[in-house]
Amino acid sequence: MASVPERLVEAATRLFAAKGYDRVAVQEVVDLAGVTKGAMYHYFGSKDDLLYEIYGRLLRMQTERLERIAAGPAPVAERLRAAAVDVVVTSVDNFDQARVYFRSADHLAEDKRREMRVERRRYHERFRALVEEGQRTGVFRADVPADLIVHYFFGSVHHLGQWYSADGPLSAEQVGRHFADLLLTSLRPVEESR
Amino acid sequence: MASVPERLVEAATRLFAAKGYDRVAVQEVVDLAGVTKGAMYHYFGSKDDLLYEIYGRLLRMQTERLERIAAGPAPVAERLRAAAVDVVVTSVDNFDQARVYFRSADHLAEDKRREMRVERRRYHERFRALVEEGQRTGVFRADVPADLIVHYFFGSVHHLGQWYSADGPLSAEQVGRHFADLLLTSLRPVEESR
Amino acid sequence: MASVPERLVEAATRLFAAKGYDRVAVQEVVDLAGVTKGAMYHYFGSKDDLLYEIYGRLLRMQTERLERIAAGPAPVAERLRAAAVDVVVTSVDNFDQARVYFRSADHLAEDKRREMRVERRRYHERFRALVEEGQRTGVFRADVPADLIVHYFFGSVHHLGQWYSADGPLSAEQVGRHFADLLLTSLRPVEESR
Amino acid sequence: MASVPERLVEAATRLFAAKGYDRVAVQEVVDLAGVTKGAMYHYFGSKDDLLYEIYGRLLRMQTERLERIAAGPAPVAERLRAAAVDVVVTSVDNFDQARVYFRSADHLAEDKRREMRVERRRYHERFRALVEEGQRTGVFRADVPADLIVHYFFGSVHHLGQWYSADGPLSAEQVGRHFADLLLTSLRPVEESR
DNA sequence: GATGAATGAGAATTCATTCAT
DNA sequence: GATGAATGAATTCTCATTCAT
Repeated sequence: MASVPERLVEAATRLFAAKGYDRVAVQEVVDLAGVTKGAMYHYFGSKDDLLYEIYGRLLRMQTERLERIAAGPAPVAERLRAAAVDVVVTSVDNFDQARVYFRSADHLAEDKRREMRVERRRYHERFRALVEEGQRTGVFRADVPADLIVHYFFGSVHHLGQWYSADGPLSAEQVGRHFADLLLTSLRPVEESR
Repeated sequence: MASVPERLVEAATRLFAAKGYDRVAVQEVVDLAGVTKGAMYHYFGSKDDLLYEIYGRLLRMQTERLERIAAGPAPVAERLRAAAVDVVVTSVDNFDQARVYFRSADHLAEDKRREMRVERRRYHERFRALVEEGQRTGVFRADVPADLIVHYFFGSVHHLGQWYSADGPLSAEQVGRHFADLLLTSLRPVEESR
Repeated sequence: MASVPERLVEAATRLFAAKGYDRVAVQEVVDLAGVTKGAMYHYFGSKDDLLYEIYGRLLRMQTERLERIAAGPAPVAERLRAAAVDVVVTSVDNFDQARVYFRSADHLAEDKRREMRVERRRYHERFRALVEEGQRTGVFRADVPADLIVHYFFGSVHHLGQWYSADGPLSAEQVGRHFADLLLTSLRPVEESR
Repeated sequence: MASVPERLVEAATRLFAAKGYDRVAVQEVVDLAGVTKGAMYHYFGSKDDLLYEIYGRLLRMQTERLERIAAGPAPVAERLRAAAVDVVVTSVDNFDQARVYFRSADHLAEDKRREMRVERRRYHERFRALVEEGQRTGVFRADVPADLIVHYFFGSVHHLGQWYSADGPLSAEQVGRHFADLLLTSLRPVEESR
């Protein structure tokens, strides 16, 4: 069986995803993990820490992948497409983590929240840089602010948690491709579309 | 001064928007509204009812507007654009209500939740019908499922609550136009884009 | 029956005096008072507040009495004697309160502790002023610092909580007279004692 | 570096003196001592045992010294004076130990508490015997019960923990002399003071 | 209509102690 | 000798809701 902290994070992920951080009692988490409350507080300073852990894992993973993709040699449109597909696929592949991430953004206590915001901003900015690169080089339309485009797209990604189901008709890959396609299409330069 | 129930809804809206339903105590709501707990329970059966009220108001309003727009005489692309702009603008104009709506989706107790889901689905389906009409008539590309397109777009709208600020550089109208533009552009038929 | 907050303060006084603040559970207090925990937190913000209440009552009462005595017309030695007797008698008459006061000095949370220290210091200084008046006027010996004398005497008073019993051979009045006598005697000018 | 049990007693002394027995977690003690909890429970049966150890050391030391002083050849007044100075000086020289002793009197569990009370009583009685000897031989006034005098004086000594500071204007020796002086003066026979 | 005292179930967290290694 | 993971009971405090007035 997995280690105690691992089991705790898994249990917490499942429960937080399903009911939301505030609706989950520590007791439920430890029951599902099959340990006692004392054990949990041995490894995690607080309920908050569990959230932080879940939170951080996915964000770090996606940030790393984004950086690798963004730094690649392909044309910017291809890199943006790959990044868009990737964030959808990894969010769906780690669906519980992602749902916790998407909905419990502001349940962290002040200091950890600040820390997370910094990490999230880095992610946002890396993504925006891709958009801006395309705008600068004339590959993407420049009449829409890059920031707004990033928010626009990540809104769609975050919303996945509210409707996507693995039992539905679409695979993660398919959703990722559609999303990327919609994004890339909407960025096509205006004159080209005459 | 406004009526007691009105003041209560206003106070609840502000607080739920700022801290999330679960983080707001009934005591805080009545304090902000300047009434007592007894008064609140005189008008509302439960804390839940306050959420339901806030929730329902915005949804009903937006549904009505969507139906009026969708039933109009303009070409489908123009109706979709107008609907997209409208949902952004009304969400920003009623920002606290919208934020409550966006984030507290599943905090309602079972029966009211079901009822709300029905209303939301009607909204979703009305919007989807517009997309499908465009796809059927060849105005929009048909290689992306209409359902997915609606989720894609409403993800962006819901996300507004997490980044938009009236103090920022963009007005509600501007954001609405950009969002609508991105949506419409991404729906342009594939062959047209050669 | 007394009011709920009154009953709570009484119960808390008895228990804190007997076992010390840290050894008393809120549950014990409310059980003894015959109310529920909720009721207690309706009237008192915290367990701390109960302590603060007990604390403050005695201190305020003794401060008032000291000020009245000190401001009287009698010769300073008589006023000091009266003050000394009074603090012993009122401490014994309110023995549980006094014991809480004597032993739980530093169990208050920071801000209330500071406030209490200010009040206690005022008491101390008023008492010291009496000693200094006697020293200045040659009634008391001046070769011992007044501050030290006050600490010396109040040490004895505080210690009452550790040994005095109403069932013992001495009444409060008798102890008060003896204490005052020891104090006054020890303050007699040095030359007089040749 | 000192031995593990020694380090533990030192750490506990410092912490118990500063915050009171009940406010110190075993974890804090072992952290400060730089050992683990297991190590502590290897040497001490319980948290209580640490207190007992601290407690006992000072008490035994002061009892021994008192007995040596009391058994000396000097006149009783001089022996009492020496004893009074000594208890002040040794209390200040071992200030943390003394503060633990003064304030944590009744935090020991039942059996150890009883044992300690016996030792403390022996100390008290030895001191009282000195007073009584002086009263019998006419050196001290006899109109105040010897027991009360001992309580009176040890109240002052115990109170040291609440106000004395090595950074203040008075050395331990000076305080000891003043205290002894006040005590001896207050014991001067009544007729002598005419 | 409206009050606010009171309830009671449950929340997160702490902590001395044990025990397999 | 020593570790540190794990326990489990207890603790303070919160809060939506009820109800006599």
